[in-house]
Parts: sequence; C-alpha cells; structure tokens
Amino acid sequence: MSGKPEPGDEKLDLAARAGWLYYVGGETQEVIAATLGVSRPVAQRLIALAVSKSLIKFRLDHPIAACMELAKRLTDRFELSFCEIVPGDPTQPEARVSVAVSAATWLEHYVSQTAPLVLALGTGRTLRTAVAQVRPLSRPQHKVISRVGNMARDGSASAFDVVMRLADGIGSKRYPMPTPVVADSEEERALFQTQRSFRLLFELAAQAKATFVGIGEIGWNAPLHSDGFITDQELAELSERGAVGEITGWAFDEGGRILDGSVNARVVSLPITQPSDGLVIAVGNGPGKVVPIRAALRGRLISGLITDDLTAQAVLDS
Amino acid sequence: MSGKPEPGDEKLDLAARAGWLYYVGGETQEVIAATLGVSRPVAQRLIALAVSKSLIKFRLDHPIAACMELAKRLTDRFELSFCEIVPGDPTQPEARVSVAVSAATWLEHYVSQTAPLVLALGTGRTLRTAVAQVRPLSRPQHKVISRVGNMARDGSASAFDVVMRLADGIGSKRYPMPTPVVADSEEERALFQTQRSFRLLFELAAQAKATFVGIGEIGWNAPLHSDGFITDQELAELSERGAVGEITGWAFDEGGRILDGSVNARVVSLPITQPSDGLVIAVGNGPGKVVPIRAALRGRLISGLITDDLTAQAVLDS
DNA sequence: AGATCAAATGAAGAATTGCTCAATCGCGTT
DNA sequence: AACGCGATTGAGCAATTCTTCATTTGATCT
Repeated sequence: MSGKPEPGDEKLDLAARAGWLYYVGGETQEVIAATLGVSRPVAQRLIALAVSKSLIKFRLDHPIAACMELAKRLTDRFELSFCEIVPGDPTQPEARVSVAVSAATWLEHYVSQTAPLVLALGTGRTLRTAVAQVRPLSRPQHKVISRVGNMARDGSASAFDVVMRLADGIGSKRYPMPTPVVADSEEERALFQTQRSFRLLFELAAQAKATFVGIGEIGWNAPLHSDGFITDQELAELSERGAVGEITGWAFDEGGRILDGSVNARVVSLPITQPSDGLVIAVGNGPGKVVPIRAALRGRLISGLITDDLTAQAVLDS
Repeated sequence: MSGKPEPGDEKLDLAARAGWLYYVGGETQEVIAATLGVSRPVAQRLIALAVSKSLIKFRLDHPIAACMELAKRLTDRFELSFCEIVPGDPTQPEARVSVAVSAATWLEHYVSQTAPLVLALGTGRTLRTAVAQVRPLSRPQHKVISRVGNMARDGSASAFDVVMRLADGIGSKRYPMPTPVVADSEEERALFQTQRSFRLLFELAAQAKATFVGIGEIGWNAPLHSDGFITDQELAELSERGAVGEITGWAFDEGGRILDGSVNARVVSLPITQPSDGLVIAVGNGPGKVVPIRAALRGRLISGLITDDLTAQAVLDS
C-alpha cells in the first residue's frame, strides 16, 4: 500500500501541475486554483515554487543579432571554436542565470547524444547553476570527469561538486578527483598524481568531447579563496606575482600565461595546457570576470566561451 | 550579424531579448522596457510575441508532465470538466493504489469543506481503497449517499459499502440504498423505487456536489459478477447485446449508450442519465478498464475522470 | 493532555500586466 | 503635395499577479 504521501513530493507535484497550467496552458491563476482545488494565493505560490525549483524551465531559441555579432568578433579575434553570447542585464551585471541557462543548453547538447562520450568539468558557481538546469536523462554510457579536486583545505568535500550533480542527473559514471585543489607541498602533489585514480582521470580527460570550466578572478572575493581552496597567504602571493585569473586552480597573468612555481607548483588539477582535442569552454560573466576572460583568451587557454553581451563587450574593449 | 537589418528579424530579436529578460531574468516589464529603450506596452507586446512565436519555450521536467499532457488531451477530446491522470506503474498496470490515492485526495477536497454538501458514491474496488484513505474528519453537516444498491443477490450486504466507510470516517449522515443492484423483475424494481428512502436518495443525488463512481468492465472477471450482484446468465446476456462496461450497474455499449431493456430494465440504481449539475467522476485504471472508460467518455456518461497515464494513453489511442 | 512554535493560509492592498482605443506615423497613391 | 489606409504607438483602465500581515493550523515537546 505505501499510502504514505510524502510531504515535499506531493507539494512539488502540485507545483509542477500549476506551473504547467500557467506557462504551457496559459491559464490564469484563478482557473488553476479552481482546477487544483486550492486558493488563488496558494496557486500563485505553487507557480513560484515550480519556477524556483526549476520544475519549469525557460529556453530561448533565437540567435540574437547583437549577441551574434559579439560572438563573431570574439571568435575571430581569439580564434575560438565556439562562442555563445546571451543578453545580460545591465542593472544586475553579476546575474548568473542567463549564462547558466545557456551553458545548460550546451551541456544538454552533449549529454543528449547517444554515443558514449566523456565530459570534463571544472568548478564554479555558474557551472553549478548550469548543471542544476540540465534535464534529467538516462545516459549511463557517458562518463563525467572532474579536472579539479573537490576538497577544501579542511578536508571537506566541496558543496559545488558539479560532477556528482551532473552524473546523478543523467545516470552516468562519475569520476571526481578526491584531492584538494592545492596540495600542501610539491611532494604531496606528486603523491596524488601517482595514484591510479588520478592517472585514469588524466587519460579520460584527453578523450573528453567537451570540457566546461568556470573562470575565476584573483582577489579577496574570489570563490577559490572564499570557498577555502586556497589560503589568504597563497592568494596574496598569487596577486603579487601578477595573477589575474584562474581556471581549475591554475593561476595565470594578464597575457594568459600560467604562472611558474608559487601556488601553481602545488595545484593538483589536470594541466590545462594539455587539454584534449575537444573543446574547452569557459563559462562566466560579470564585471569581475572581464579581465580573467580576456587573459584566458589571449593565452589561448580556452577554445570556447559562454558569457553575456556586457562581459563580451568589455572583453573586446581592450 | 551586420548584414541587412531585416524588418521582421529585428523585431523578433528584440522580442527574444524581452522574453529572455522576462522569463529567464525575471525582470519586470518596466525594467525591460527601459533596458531595450521602448515603452512599457511595447515591451509587453514583445514578450507576448516571443511566446506566441515560440522563441521562448517552456518545459516541465517532472513525472507529472506527461500526465498533464494526457489530461489536457482527454479534457479537450471528451469535453470533461475534470480530469486527473496519475503516474501508473508499467510493471503492475492493475495496481490500484495511485489512482485510489488521487481519488482520496479529491474526496478529501470535498469532505474538508465546511459548508454542508452532498456526496454521492457508486461502487468499485478502487473507490473502496480510496475511501479507506480519506483522512478522518468531523463533518456531521455533510451527507453521503449511495447511487446504487448494496445487497447481493443472496441478500447479504456488500463488503464494499463505500458509503458506510466514508460516513464513518467523517461522521456524516449516511444514506445507503438497501436494495439489490438488480431486482428480480421490473415489478420488484418499481416497488423499490416507490419507497420513501429511495425517493429521498433520488432528491439528494440531484443536489450532490460531486459523484464518485467506479467503472466496471463486462466480462467473467467483472466485479459486478464475481461479487454476486448479477448472475452468470445476466452477464452473458449483457455481453451478447454489446455491453462493454457498467457504471453503478447500468450497462452501456461501445458508444456509451445505456442498453435498453435486458438487465438494465431491472437495475435499481439511480439513473446515471439524470445526474446533478455537480461532477460525475469515474475512478479506475488498468487494461480492462480502457474500453469501458472510452465508451463512457464517448457517451458523455461522466464529466470527470481519475485514472493513470497508461490507461489514459490507451483510451486516447482509439 | 497542554503549551509552544513554526509553517501554512487567506484577506487585503500594492504592484504589475494585459487590453482597448484614440491618435499618430509611415507609406503608397492620386 | 495632399489623401487614405493600415500598422504602430502610448495613455489609461481593468484584470491579474504579487506581497504583506494577522490568523489559523498542525506538529512537537514537556
């Protein structure tokens, strides 16, 4: 019998119904309330819930001229293989949603293929938001790997483990990197790198059809730092040596050159300088990302980019 | 693109932007208008355009999605006032639980109202399971009536008397029909129908806010038969005359037409052709119910339906 | 059982959105 | 250049949606 109506589930079902009727069916909230047998305010709350829980997803199928223009210029200037620019919000240039939705669309593009493939992921808040948007599918033939460790200095696993979330959603095999982002010493790094699981990751990464990475700034509000992957001291040192951005922990300067030594000598992540023949797509937007993105583009650290028009414009204005 | 600014294209671009900002970005139309440099009404028109041209697409990622779709199609096709489709279990297409839980929810919906109301019930295993799920409440102001007799041919009261169970649970007044489902003769039926209690039921049924009925197949494993409400001979006769289903004892053919004469001439139940202005909701699922449900829908015998997605799909595939 | 607290609810009002309609604009025609 | 016609526009209003808040409900702990 199992007649136990789960508390959260039932509500989400209702929310899904409400969302469907509202957005797909175009019904008014009053009608929906009557249909579902609830009051009008409750119907409105259910719809809001459906949106906030991403039960309902919005997608845009239209190449927007200005964005395409920017994409073309970026592609030409920096020899990109892939570039997607979405409309940003001038009043909230930090808003992650738009870029995340676009990234999700492209993640889905790869995920939905039936031929087995390897997807590599970095870290980042936008990436995490994007992964949460990917429609659940059954793709056990795929492999989702991490190019970067998922443990903070204190030994805790990262809350932003995109690999796990994505693999959960699509039922793929998961290959996280159970190490810190930055080792305590070069010796420790060497130790990690000799482990079988690490070498496996190394080999899989070379086969990756696509690699999605976040792109981080170097500064006191850098996620890398505030999430506890690197210490205050390390941050200061990087900054002093000219680092302006990082990808999967690898710090680089304005010219997109990976710094020698310093913290980089202890970064455990897979080397970005040796990617696969697949795409390496950076995902991110916002004023703080302009400099890192420009640097990464100059240094040819990435072959693809997903950002918004404001960031793209700023990157081009150099 | 910097090509030629096509007249329609430019507008669609703007519409896409507006739609994106509205649905993905969650901006207000006023903000969007300012961002795009147009007036508020124009922004609203652009958003509407984006939706109507499917530049923006809505997608529901939830098991309920397919069910909603089916419900909509059934509602449209058969002019239903109410339709609820729940996810069924393909490995156990006969499983009654899901549908029963849903029916219980809707029973509760009516029961929990404080204004006095009349609920009418038919028979059926699913209905019985549903009634057992209704949360006990104190609603002495309600009336629960039966549209159908509760006595088998041998004079014993039915084990599935849903009216008693429901009324017990909610402390309402109960109005069972203390007759057989099928009388021995037309004269006997006439006798029953002149009784005061029967006439009272008749009047109450017209006031019923909602009527929940099971829907039965006509066949050797039909509950109507195996529970002893009709004899082997009667069953054979019905089958021969084209009956494919029954509701509260009234047998109907593929087109949902109530059969003339035969067993129907002795059915004591309240006529389904004269319901109230309230809903008449059929509850049931399983492969055997597909044909009866389709017939009942065709004949407009019911104005509401609760079933599972498998059954609903089969009903639509006609 | 009784008390306490958090969650959920609906009423009411504020904000937003959708729509009508008169005015305007663009554009081809005379 | 003037005219006419249809498309487009924004003002204003009605309908809908969102938010706040007081209240109730249900659950938990003593």
